[in-house]
Amino acid sequence: MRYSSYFIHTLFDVPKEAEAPSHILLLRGCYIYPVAAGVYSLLPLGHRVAEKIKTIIREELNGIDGIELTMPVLNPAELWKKTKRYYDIGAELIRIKDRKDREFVLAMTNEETVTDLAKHFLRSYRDLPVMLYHIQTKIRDEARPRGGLLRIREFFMKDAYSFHRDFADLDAYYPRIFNAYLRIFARCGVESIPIEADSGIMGGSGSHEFMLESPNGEDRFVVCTHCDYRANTEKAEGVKSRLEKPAVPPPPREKIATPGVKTIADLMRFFNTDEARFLKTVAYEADGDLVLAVIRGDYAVSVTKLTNHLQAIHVDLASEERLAAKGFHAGFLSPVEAGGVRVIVDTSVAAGDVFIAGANERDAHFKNVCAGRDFPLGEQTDLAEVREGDLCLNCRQGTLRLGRGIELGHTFKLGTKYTAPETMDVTYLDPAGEQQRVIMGCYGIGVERLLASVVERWHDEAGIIFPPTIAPFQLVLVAIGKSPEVLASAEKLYQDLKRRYEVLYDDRDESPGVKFKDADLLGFPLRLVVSQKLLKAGQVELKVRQTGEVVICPQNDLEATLDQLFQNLQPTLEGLPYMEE
RNA sequence: CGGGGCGUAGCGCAGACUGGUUAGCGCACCUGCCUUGGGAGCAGGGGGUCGGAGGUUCAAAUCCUCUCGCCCCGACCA
Repeated sequence: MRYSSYFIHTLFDVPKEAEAPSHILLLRGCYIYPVAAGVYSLLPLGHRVAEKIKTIIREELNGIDGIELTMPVLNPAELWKKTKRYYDIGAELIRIKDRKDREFVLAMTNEETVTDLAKHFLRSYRDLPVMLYHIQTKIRDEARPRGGLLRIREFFMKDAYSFHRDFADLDAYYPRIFNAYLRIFARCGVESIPIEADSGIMGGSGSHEFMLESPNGEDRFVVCTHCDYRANTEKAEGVKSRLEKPAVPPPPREKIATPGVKTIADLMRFFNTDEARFLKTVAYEADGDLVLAVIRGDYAVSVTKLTNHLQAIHVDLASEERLAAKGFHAGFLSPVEAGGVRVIVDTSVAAGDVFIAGANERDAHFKNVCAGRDFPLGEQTDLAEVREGDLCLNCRQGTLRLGRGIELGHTFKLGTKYTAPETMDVTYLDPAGEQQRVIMGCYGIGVERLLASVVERWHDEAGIIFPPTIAPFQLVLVAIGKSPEVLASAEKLYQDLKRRYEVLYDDRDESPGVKFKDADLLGFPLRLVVSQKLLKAGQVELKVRQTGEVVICPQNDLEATLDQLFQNLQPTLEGLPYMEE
């Protein structure tokens, strides 16, 4: 490809809307162009990278017996009503009507359409297992798109679905997709950290997110400093410290006037003691019902954990009006005399622990509230957000380190969420002629997010540093000067090289500085330079973008040198945290 | 959804507080000359409904009201 006739218009200045490095560099490099909030065109360069990522995904999935198909974005609402997702998902799901007033949705994923296929075609145990996947546009009306390609509203997602005779078969298949994911990300040049993920209300035995650790990530996870425990903070659990037990039973609880003292910080000042001495009570509305979550003051309630425990769909902080209607007062809530409201207590609170807690009346708290005595510990579970430095529950030796990351992919043992009788009811006949339920798994990767993640991981002040596996061109050829010899030589090199490599020939009438800056910005793995001076010596120059290494080599050795340099840049697939197959 | 910020040429910005020639600068773009190892130089040139609507005024990029768009932060701890 010749630069002069291709579609590249790099920007010198940083567009002011961009903050994340990948956002800035992809805009400056003419990889993407914004169309609306969270909606982008992939320009020719970006398109090439995305296609390469898709190719890697296809190769790996085909390698584990995945079968590609294409399912539509436009889905009849009927299908989504069957699985209840039509009702359970909020505004993120775009609902539209056709000219005949029939309801449709724009698919965010394709469980409905693929399970419908399974129901229709998979009748016999002989048809199972099977894994179907596609790389298709997904539409999600995100509340807040951000970071360029990091969170967008329309994107390509590879979504894969596997169907199995039973859980054992799903369990047997799962490591294969897990390992394929590790290879996909590694081949794209990024280190992915597989972590245990929250599997939501359907429970199930397994879900993993593959994270790229990055300051621009939106997800938080913990890794143990000692063992291989790694988990999303939505799921992670640390060992909780215990309060010292009082030597003698505490005196009866005592009401203290605490006008305007509402937050734990206020209370700490008022009572001059540390936060673990307080009981924090938070009121939620779970699918319409009021519940109180009770936790020690030095921990925070995880809404995800609470939601899962309640098996609820929507859990939100209770409104002031809702509280007032029940006679509660925000800031003075308490499980003591909670008037029959459902109370869930975190495991940070143990029987006999003594706290300062709300009095369930305005401007008052209780001292000497004793867990188990002044309020029951009946419904108790882990509700706490994990904290940096908590002892690892898995090995009890290491501590948990908090990390921030970008979710590159998600694998999920779905079980029967979509095949159960109350949803799409998918069964097959086993060898004995008995009806058996089909068991599912689903697995997703966002293509654009992966692209942006690679740039987040691989860039410097000068620009992007693409791994050769997904670079839009492997090699950029730069001719310096306009002498006929140089141009003729560059032209010949271009003709030769493009037979073996993807070469961008920068044939523009620009100064060397401009060409070098653009080459660096755009991130081609190797830069090949021809100049008068080099030609006289029968040499060419190669520069490795990633290392800055410069190799002057005789023209005769060019191909061998190129092969060697590319070899060095190949990502390794050794030593990844593979799951035993 | 809540909070903050920003909308003036493709990109980055000035002009606005204190209304008043023909709305300006850098980069990019076009033409010519010149130059070629890290965003060169000279000369000439094209490009703007000042986000939109309404209002105040003799006069609005500038003041007022409404609205649309984009970006960032937050989305819970009583």
